This record gives sequence, C-alpha cells and structure tokens, in this order.
Amino acid sequence: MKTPEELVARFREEGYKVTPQRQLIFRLLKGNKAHPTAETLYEVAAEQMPGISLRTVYQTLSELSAMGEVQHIDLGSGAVRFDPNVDDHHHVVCSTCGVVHDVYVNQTPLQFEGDVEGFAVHSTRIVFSGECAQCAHLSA
Amino acid sequence: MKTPEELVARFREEGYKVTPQRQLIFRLLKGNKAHPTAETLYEVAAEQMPGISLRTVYQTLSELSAMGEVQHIDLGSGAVRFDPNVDDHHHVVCSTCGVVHDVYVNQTPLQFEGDVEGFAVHSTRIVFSGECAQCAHLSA
DNA sequence: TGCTAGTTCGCACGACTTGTTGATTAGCAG
DNA sequence: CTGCTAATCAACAAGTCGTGCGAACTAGCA
Repeated sequence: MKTPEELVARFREEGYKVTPQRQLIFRLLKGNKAHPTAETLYEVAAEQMPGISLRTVYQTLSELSAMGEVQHIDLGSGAVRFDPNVDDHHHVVCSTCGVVHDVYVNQTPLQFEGDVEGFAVHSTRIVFSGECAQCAHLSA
Repeated sequence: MKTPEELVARFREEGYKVTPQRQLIFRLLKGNKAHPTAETLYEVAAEQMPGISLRTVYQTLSELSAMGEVQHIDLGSGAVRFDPNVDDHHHVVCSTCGVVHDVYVNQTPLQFEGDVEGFAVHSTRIVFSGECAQCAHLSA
C-alpha cells in the first residue's frame, strides 16, 4: 500500500475528496499487519474519531480495494479481512486463535495436473492452516 | 467419498439413521465433479424428491463434511461448495464463468518464509484463478 | 406393532455486507 | 470566498448464506 500521503494525492487525482475519515483509515492501515476486518478497523477508528460510521469504513475499504491499494482476503472465517501488503504473498492462519500472518512462497509459479486444458492462470492463492506457536504452547 | 452403499453402512455404524433424504444426497454426490453448493444440490434433489428441505441438505452435508466424506471448499465467491473428492488436491476457478476443477500439485509440501516461527502447518489450500478455455474462446 | 431417539421441515434469526434516502457537512475548483 | 458537488451520517431495509429452534415425523429395534 502507498503511504497515507501518496494515497491522498492519488485520491485527489482520481477526483475523490480527501476527507478526515479517509485519511484516518489510511493511517490505520499503514503498516498494519493485523489483517483487520472492516468491523475491527471501525472500532479502532471510532476511538480516534467518535461518530465515524461503519458504513464509511466499508466504503473506503472498497475504494482502496478497487484501486489495488489493499488486498481483500477471504479465509472463509466469517468476515473478509484487509491486507495493506499487496506484494505477491500468501497467508498462514491459526485454526485456534485465528491469527493471520503473511508469508512468501518462492516455488511459484506452481505446476499442476488435472483436466484443465487451456486454463490461463492469473493468480494463485495459498493458505496454510495449522496451529501457531502461541496456541501450541498454551495447549501443551 | 465412499459409495452410497458404504455411506449407508457407515451412518448405521455411527448411530445415524439412514433416511431417504440422506440416501438421495449420497447418490447425488457420488462422482459429482460439479463442486455444487448446498443450494444447487438442493435444487437437483428437489426434482427427485419434492418436499425435501434445504435445511436437510445443509444438515446432511455438514455431517458428511464432519465425517471427512466430502471436502467443504470456500472460494470466497459467496456460497461454500462441496467436493466428494477428498484426495489431497487443489482447485482452479474460472473468474468468468465460475467453474471449478480439481487439480493435483506435486511440489507439496510447500516451503515458505515469514515471521511465523514455530507454526505447525496442518493443511494447505491452493486456489488458481484465471480464465478457462471455454471463456477464453468465447471472449476472443 | 409400538416405542423412542434421531430426523426432517419450515420459520426465523444471526452475521456480514451493501443499498437507499434525506439531511447535513465539507472538500476543493474557480 | 463562494458555490457546486461529493461525502458523511443515521436509520433502516435488503440480500446472501448458514444455523437455531420447536413441532411433527419416522427409521430402527424390541
């Protein structure tokens, strides 16, 4: 994701207005490795800007996603999560606590076999599930 | 997935009753490569058994999933899909028409890098997205 | 045949996300 | 600075996907 300053510039270029709400969300996402949902981002935003609406958070996240500034990841665990890291990366998910981390897989592009003649792959998503060190420690 | 007959036996063993509804769903899943959703499976089922409820289809699919007889795959495209193929395989998805095919990846287990010391991987899911031959042909 | 625990069914609800409407606010171009 | 227009907010509705619940039913067994 671009820096908040660069996003401000980009929004202006594209004719979007730069509102305090949007700027707040830019800052909250900057370097955010927590893979927050719209809801959790809203909660943090509401602390700094009481009165901001959940609707606005959803709206801004959709815009950022459409612009390719955040990745929107669906792990099938209810809500969609947002990731300001838009590198070519993948995710590990702890089945116990739900924490998500970014990881890099360097064997790509992967080869596969199957009845899919002529299929043109545009993107590959890999999700590793298991138990994180924290949870393994607690359950031991 | 086991054959419908084997599933009947297994259900009885585990104390589940073998109802006509369940047997119908067993047959509809057998060899099914369409990766149906609960909804689409329900529609087909309802043709052969008017009156069957969507609730029952969901119920039976959950049971089969819990037993490990079907795989339950979430592609982030709305509804969860069910796959009677429970081999260690992965999926390709056409972004245009939504068709899903099974594929086999033989470079597994995959190595990854990241800030995830001590993470124990239990399973890996890979989804290839792109355009199938059909759609590529139509759009050309 | 008759009992009983497990099933089915349909409705309603819950979670997540988006749409709408209408009033208010405020960005930003001129 | 001013005015146009987009953005926000609040409140609510809607839509999708899945599940909880209670009443009625039935498979399987004595």
